[in-house]
Amino acid sequence: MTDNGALVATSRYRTLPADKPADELEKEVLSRWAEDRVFEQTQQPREGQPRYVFFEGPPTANGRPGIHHVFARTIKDLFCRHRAMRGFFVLRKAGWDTHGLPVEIEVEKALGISGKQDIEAIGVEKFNQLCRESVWKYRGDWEKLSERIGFWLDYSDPYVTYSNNYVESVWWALKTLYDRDRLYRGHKILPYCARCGTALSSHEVAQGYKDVKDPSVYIALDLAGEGKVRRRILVWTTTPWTLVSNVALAVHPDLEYSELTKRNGDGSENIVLATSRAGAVLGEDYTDRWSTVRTMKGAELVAAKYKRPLDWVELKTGNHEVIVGESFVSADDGTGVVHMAPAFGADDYAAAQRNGLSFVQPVDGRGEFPAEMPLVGGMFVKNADENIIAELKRLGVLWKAGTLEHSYPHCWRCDTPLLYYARTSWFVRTSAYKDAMLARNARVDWHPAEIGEGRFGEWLTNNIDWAISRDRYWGSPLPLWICNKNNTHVDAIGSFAELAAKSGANVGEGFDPHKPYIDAHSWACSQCDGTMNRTPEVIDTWFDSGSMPFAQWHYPFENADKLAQNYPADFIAEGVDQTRGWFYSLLAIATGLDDALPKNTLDYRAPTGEGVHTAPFKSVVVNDLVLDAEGAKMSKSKGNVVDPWVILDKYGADAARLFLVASSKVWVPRRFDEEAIREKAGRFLLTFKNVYSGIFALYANFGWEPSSADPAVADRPLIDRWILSRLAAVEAETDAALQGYDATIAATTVMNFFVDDVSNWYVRLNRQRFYDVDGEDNRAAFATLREVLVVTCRLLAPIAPFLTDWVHYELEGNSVHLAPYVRTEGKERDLRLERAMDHIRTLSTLGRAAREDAGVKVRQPLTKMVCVVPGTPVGADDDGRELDALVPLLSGELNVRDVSFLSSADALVSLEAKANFRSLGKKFGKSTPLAAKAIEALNSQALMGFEKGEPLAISVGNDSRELDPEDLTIIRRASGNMIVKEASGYFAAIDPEVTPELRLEGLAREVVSRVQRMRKDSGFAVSDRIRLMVSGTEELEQAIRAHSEWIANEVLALDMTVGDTTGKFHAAQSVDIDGQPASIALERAV
RNA sequence: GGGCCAUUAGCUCAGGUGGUUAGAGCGCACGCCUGAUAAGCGUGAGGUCCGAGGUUCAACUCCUCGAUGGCCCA
Repeated sequence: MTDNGALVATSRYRTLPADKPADELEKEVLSRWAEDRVFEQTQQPREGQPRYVFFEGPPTANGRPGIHHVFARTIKDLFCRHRAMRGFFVLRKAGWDTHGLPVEIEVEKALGISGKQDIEAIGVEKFNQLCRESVWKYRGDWEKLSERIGFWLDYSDPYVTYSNNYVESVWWALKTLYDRDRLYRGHKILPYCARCGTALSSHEVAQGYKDVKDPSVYIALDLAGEGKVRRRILVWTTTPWTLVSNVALAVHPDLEYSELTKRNGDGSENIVLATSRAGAVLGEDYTDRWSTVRTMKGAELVAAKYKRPLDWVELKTGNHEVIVGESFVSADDGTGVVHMAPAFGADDYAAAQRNGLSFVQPVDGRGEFPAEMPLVGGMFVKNADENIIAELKRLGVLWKAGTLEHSYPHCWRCDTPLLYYARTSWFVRTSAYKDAMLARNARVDWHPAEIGEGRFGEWLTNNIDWAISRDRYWGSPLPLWICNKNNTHVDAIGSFAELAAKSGANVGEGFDPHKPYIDAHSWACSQCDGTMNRTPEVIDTWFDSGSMPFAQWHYPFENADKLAQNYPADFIAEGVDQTRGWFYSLLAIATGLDDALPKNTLDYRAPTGEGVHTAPFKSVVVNDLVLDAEGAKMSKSKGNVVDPWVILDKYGADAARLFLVASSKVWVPRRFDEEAIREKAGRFLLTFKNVYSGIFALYANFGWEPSSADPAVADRPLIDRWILSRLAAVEAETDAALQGYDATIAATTVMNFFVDDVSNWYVRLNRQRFYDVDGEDNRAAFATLREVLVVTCRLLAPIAPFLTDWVHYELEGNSVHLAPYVRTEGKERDLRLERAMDHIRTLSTLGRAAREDAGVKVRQPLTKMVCVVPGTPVGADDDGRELDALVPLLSGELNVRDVSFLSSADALVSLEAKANFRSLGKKFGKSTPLAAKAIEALNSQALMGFEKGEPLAISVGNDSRELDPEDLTIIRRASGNMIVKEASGYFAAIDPEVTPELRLEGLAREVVSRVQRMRKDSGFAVSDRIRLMVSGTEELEQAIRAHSEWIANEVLALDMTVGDTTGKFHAAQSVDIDGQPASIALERAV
């Protein structure tokens, strides 16, 4: 404090009480953002500002957002914030995914109904109206959560996939594909959800694999033939219900099959199966019980007739009960004989086509057998397995039955097991342009890269056509009208105007392109006298979301300029579950549309050498799952789902965001528990607050503000220049990390810098420079720390946007989010200074360890410390000057009076050698123990020479041999009185001797420390003057007298009495000063 | 059955393109500091870097095979 009295604190900088809840602080920031319209300011492009294009993957608003959404949204937000601070214009248009099965199922649940019949009963008009409303059920939750976590998104003008404009753009895309022969009608076996009554696309199926137990049934079917021998062929299936529809068996023509007979039988009953499967089916020791009658190629079995297991269905046309040869038959499982039910398997269907087999489909759209069917009539097929197995047993065709656990696809929304089922469906011919998709994908910058190359690339390589039609109600209607006389007459409609022209419909006010209204439009066929009616299907909702790049702008009907400006995306980010979802649909649609979108042909080249990017997104960051604390997937059934609001209320969004981003790479699964948030994020934020509030703000309020009186950087102490140099380094590293989409490196770089360099080194060593505000040195410290804080706020702002903004506002008077991410000035590094400081810090660590060894506490001053820095002989060292200048820090830190350097540690240590018996054994054989003794007797000087490469020999008996380095291990021991510590070539040696003089000084320091604590305990202000009275042992009083001036100055004592304290003060305390009893009293001086 | 990821201290995780003695946080033990104080700091113990082979002067790192867990797909 100044000598002329106490300073008066102002409130130029607001302090942060340690107990101020994060929630409160963040809400304060939120309301300032709202008042100052900070986000809106970033949404206004400035003249000539480059764009950074971000696509928001639309969430479905009819489910509550969870903690994993906080994760994904943090990633989206932080890169957008960084690029905005970097000077780009980042438009952040919100979007909502509003169509599709999820919505319909919500409504079904709300109405207490299930299935298409129920919906038809209620009426599609009403049902779709309810869907339209249901979509917004949790919209408020989403917007509130996004706001609370600081995910900036413009919700004022979102794209909504059910809106007329959006649907019209989707129509345009579909018609464009149709015109290019990339949309076609096919009859295929598709995964089908009987509950939802619709087929699913491959990427929907991909969402729903579950491990289940299914029957594993082997049956033995009679082969037709003359002869007396009954020959039966073994067939395996995990879907007994399809046996009702069995029309054929398939074998592999090249596979070897065996006909076996029972060893203890009479040879009248034989079985046939693939030779390589016999062990698995009959038991590995089957040859004990079965002998081979003959073997044959599958081809020899082809065309043989057999008797099907169940004859409930009449087989009218086509071949049936015949064995066919098919190359898809494998010998990996089953019996090498596959049962064919053409309506219920893709392979079966293809085989039926090739072989002219019968086609029966005795299962309705609800997945139930017809009511009149025996035993299983009206049952859901999967529930009929048991009855069927029982019947097979009764009929004597069951060979053996068990269960098999395997993963089987289920409906990703309603969990019903899917059936493979023959359907007519509309497809996007993606397999026709697979290579183009692969080429575009190769240009995407994936984070992590292996998802793009591996998971996504594999998926593309095995691409099959995208089944996009859905036999449902709430979705974008398929804009295809088909002639009722000839279904090859098709009109594809690409706009509402086109529809009006065809049908005369009013497409203006009140027009709704959804079912059921759209189905009412019809017109005369232009090719015959039929009538064109709309095909009843709606489309896969993934087609909606994949259309967002252009549909969000109602392209091509308007906003061609906006699309050109906002396509393709520079950056998107979603969870790994979107690999086959949105990531795929974006790519599949953009590739299919090709030159119908701007800048989108495969050979498009950006004009200014930006590189070639013809995928709909240039960079994508994929985050993995958020797991619970035990590493288990969060699921409602387990009850381990984390409610984001609980976390936000307790720890705040900054802590949650920091934790999610900093704890490990975002693309590895993340364990989430509160303890980890406290450890990883809470601690750092506390340190940050402490430095700002407890050091900077608290003392700056005594009268420091930035001004021209602050010394220029070049005139500041070395340690200031050091921390500013480190700051510049961190600024560059962090910026580069975010440029490269590595948020984890960015976060940890700043956090480590702030904790290690700023808080634990710079601030700790310079604390006293902040206790006054007027001097050059004080001003330099404040100006330096202020710069460090401002820049740290900016570097961390994308990741932890709240606290950084709060502090930045105090320091700079404006929002950190409108500040530049990197400075244009102050970026100079001083590498020699940084290196020198590294030396000092290493030596400081060693010195502390040495003191620890010596058992002398830091408060006790010592005389001498000797140091060695590796590879840098004193004087020849580049960093020598810096190092010398930093020595006072070291002596202060370690409380030693004199620090000196040596060019080598030779003077500090003596070397000893330990024998390596393994190596010596080879040379000395049985005299090894003697050799070892000789080695251990080697003196230090000889060993030093040996280390430098001089030859060294030992004599054992008459034999003298030169030693190799592997023969011995050299150990260093401190020599003399010094306590020596070494690490990586650094040495710190401390003289532990405490002279009487040093002892007195140490005691004086103890007294100061004690008095300071009493001042504080008594509630005195920092600047209060006191009267002090101390008594104690003779030595103690001697120490106090010897250092009375210094003590008085340190504790602001106006006068000090040493000796008897009894009776003079009431508040005398008995204390222990380094083992000596003492009595101290103090009072405030008026 | 295939693809990808992970496996490093008691726990959670770092460890570009191989290179001295493998790090951090938490926890633990001991200690320090005491006007950032219901904070802070240091020192220490703790590791067959999942296993087995291989390449190399040198492997946590590269290759092969395997184990366990996760995700994705058949």
